[in-house]
Amino acid sequence: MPDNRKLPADFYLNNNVIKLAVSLLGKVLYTKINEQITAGIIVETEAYNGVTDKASHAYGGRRTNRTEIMYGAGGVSYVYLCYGMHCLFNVVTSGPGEPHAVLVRGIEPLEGLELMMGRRKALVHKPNLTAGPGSAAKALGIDRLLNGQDLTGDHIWIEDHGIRYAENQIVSGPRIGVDYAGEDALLPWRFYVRGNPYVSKPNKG
DNA sequence: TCAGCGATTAACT
DNA sequence: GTTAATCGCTGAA
Repeated sequence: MPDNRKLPADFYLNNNVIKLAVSLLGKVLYTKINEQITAGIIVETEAYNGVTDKASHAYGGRRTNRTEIMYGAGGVSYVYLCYGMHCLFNVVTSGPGEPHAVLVRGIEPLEGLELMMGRRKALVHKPNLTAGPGSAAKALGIDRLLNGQDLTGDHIWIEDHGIRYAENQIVSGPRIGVDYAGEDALLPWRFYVRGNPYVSKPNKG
């Protein structure tokens, strides 16, 4: 893998987290854990739009030890434990001060399939190996130790392999599992590749 | 200090 | 369709 496919730091500085969530579709997410590489094509994302988004951990400008990482410059990872058992991986975006983030909800395995199956304790390869945010993160070996990692570094990074989806292949819809966010839960800030089997839950179209 | 809960998943009925 | 698993974070006391 030539290093020049790795997305540069300024890719992540875009302040429009909605557009960035769309542009991450088709990009390839890599992890290198204990010298072992796994990678997958990002096929499902959700945008979390900073302080005005009731579904975001940073809503209302909330600044805690956990959310602090989102207030820095984009281009780092935000990993946190959800429901006491699942690590969810986000890409922090935008310039400093704007706590935007994109949740990666589904990947299509590209490298290290055996390794991913081992991490997921899967005997056969089924799409649910990497469909859904908890599953995708676990398959890639992402845990809270990767929180705050520089995405232009050597442990976790994203590459552009030239994969492009036609506009009509990209579907937007309401985000999953954010009912507590009131009307913000209805915003169409979930994006996924139409018909891709590694997309979680509702995949109509 | 501590009760309540969550950007979920898998295994049930 | 329903629910157990499971624990760090948050906000109130």
